[in-house]
Amino acid sequence: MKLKYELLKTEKNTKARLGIIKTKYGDYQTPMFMPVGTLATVKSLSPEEIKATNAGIILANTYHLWLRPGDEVIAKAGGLHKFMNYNGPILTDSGGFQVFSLAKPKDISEEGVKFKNHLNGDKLFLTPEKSIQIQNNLDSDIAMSFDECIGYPATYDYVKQSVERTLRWAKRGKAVHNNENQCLFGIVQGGEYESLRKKCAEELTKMDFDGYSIGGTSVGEDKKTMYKMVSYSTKYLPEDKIRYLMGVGDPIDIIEGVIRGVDIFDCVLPTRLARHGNLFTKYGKINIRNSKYKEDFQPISQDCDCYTCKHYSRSYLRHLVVCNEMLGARLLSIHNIRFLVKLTEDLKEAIKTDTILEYRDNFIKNYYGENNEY
RNA sequence: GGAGGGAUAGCGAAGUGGUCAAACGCGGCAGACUGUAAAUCUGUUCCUUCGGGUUCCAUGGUUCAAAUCCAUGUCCCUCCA
Repeated sequence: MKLKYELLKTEKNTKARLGIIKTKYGDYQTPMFMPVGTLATVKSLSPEEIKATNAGIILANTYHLWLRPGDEVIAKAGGLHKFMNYNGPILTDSGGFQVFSLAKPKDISEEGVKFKNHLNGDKLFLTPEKSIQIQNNLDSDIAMSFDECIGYPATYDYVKQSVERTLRWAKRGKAVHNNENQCLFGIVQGGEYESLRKKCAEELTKMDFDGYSIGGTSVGEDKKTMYKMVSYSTKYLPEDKIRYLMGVGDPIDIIEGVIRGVDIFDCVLPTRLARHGNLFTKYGKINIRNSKYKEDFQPISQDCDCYTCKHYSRSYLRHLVVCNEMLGARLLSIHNIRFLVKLTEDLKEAIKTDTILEYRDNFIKNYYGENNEY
């Protein structure tokens, strides 16, 4: 069964939306944050631990799973859910982001993208059709169109031809997509240019996807530009479909995204930062390795309800991280994911009470301090 | 008792006349990270009022110049008896 989205409410003062995603695993409210599990694992966490953060959908990656263990293996295992023992919705990215992070301009052609296998140097060729076929084998709940994610800055002319190609790729992918149980999302590109974002969003909408992603953000641009990119995209997307801002997970970016009409987000940030010793708190990010936490026996956050905060002190967590103990990465990941999930839960309440702008201002005051330059 | 080897920054370890305040690793202290080539990467780590000052076991010497050569001493290690 395909998952379904329903818009419940739009906030009075902004474009923020409260919605619900109905799936065979249960119903999930939006706005929502989705943890990233590129290689069919949210690094260091078991499915039970992921669920304990109250996260719903998780991500996996087409490119990475294609290489290892191979989508055929996962198909034989009975699909990604069974393979990784995740009894919840899974979204697969198309490999489009790897076009940005791994491929060079000369590797990108109309037909598809040449990759050098980053593990052994083998030559690989990924096409829109191939990406959809892999995602079909993975049997994720939401598949992404294969797009070209470009960096910033990029010239209007380059972005224009790139958007046109992304649209052709979206069409090709959709043409071969035939998994009744899997949603397929189109991806809005267009860089910082409103006319291109508009064109991309409108053309994708005509193709009638199950949902729409906003891509090409957090690729080097400043926050103001990113927010413009988001606004230029949501403005031209249909109200009755999910909007997904890809790869964005800085707390303030999530809030600003929601205000601009985004429903779901994913990001490696909480888990990567955790592995690097950084933690989200209401009062800003902290680096738990800092010596000032050596004898700090309070939890990361007094008011956090995560497993880590309920049971462990900063001092102990610092000890684990400094000693490079695996449990450290795990406990910190739990906290960071819970922080972002909780943030979206708070945003839902703010939408219900039409107070999201106050919520944002208050959040910024705490997160960056009274005299912040934000 | 005899023969040999060694002592370098918090630790390990290069360097054996000038380009040496001294490679590199670890440890320490900070920073970065946004659809994960990331348990990664970057900076910093004698003192300093940023002009400079004081270092390579100690003391004395050779030299324009010494971590580097010589003498003596101290301590450590290996082998032989």
